Amino acid sequence: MSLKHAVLGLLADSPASGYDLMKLFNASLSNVWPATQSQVYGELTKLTTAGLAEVAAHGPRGRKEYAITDDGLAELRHWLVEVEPTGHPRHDGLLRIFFLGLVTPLEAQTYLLHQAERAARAHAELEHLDETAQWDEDMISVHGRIALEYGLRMSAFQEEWARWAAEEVTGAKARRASELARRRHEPGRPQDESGQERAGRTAGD
Amino acid sequence: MSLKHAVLGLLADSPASGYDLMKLFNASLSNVWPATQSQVYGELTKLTTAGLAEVAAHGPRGRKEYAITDDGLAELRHWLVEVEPTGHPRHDGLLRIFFLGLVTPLEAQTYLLHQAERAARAHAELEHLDETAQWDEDMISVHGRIALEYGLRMSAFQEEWARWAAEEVTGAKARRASELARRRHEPGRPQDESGQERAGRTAGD
DNA sequence: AGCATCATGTAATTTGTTACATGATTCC
DNA sequence: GGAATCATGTAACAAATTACATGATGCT
Repeated sequence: MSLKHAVLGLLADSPASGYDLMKLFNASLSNVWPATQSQVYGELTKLTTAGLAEVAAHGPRGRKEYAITDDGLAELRHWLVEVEPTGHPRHDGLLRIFFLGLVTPLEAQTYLLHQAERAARAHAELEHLDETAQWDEDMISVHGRIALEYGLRMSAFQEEWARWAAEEVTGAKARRASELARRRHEPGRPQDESGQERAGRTAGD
Repeated sequence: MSLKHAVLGLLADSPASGYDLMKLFNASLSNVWPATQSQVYGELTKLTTAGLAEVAAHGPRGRKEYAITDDGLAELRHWLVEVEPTGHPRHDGLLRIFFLGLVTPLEAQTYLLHQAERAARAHAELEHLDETAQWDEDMISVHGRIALEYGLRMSAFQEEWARWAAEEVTGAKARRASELARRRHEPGRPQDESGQERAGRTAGD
């Protein structure tokens, strides 16, 4: 449903051809709303039929430059602040977590640490993007920077969580707790030994 | 592609009918991988044809109880740790951010604070779930708890970010900075010292 | 007898992915 | 003249959503 709004949003910034839009999608929206060429061209036709966009000019090689109409702008503004964003989209990374009991704790840990590194790499890339991009004053730059901050915080949070989860699945946390208890000559909590994962939370913090 | 693995994962935990699976989807996976009834029944047929699941027993009212096969388990384990999770899925909430310049700063701020409250509510609900759910020792409980921790951290982060963004779009941060500068009888720098909102959208409005 | 629940399916539509197909213009 | 780039489309397929359709069984 929102490819429509992505296209309208880009057209609101400035008129563009399908070809231009593809470049914009790849340059600024690829992390947030990827789109393929065939989708974009199809959507432009639909928007035109619906009266939300129009062909404002014809150029060389059959170029059609589209512009947003008043109706299109109204629809976009409506969607922007009045339509509730969809909640949590499908998340196959998190789906895997539910089933991690099917592999060995070591494999699970390896997987999670790998994901932590992935998040760290993503974070570094975003930082690089933040430093190198020209943040000028047009709408998409100003607000794109806010979206980028989301990405930065998100990847940092994901890395932290994945490292925490890696400890959880191996029971490392629980083991550290009982290790500590042993050194102090205090009895470790008996449940912890068998059901480490369960106790992890209680013991650690 | 991962509905398949969601179904296999649930079957790996215990044999179930399509009807049972729907309950499991709604109870434990709804936040992570929602599925509709027609999807589940269709998928079960496909999995059976592919030899990844089988009808292990027939019950009353035409009930077919499915079980995962060895091939299914192998496929699931493979997917679990060897297939890279898809990166960032489409995110219409974030897409909106790019276009927030099309509404007034006040509307943008209202929207963002509304989203912050939504995240806070989601967080509270997850906390409630955490407290009330029985976290027993079966795989899905143990690892479901880890997934829930993701949700808790995620919603906290989203709330913080939305509040931060709400300040950004109104230029409140920049205003506070120049206010501060004025009180100190120092000339207010037109740009904020963090450099985050770069000109344009700063104190002006 | 009647109602809630258990139980399975199909059909129509929308959205997204991948691949194919073609042609015009500019620049060197 | 040839290559890069500009430019637009279609077709086949996969996945997800919504709505419809039907019937069996257990319980009170």
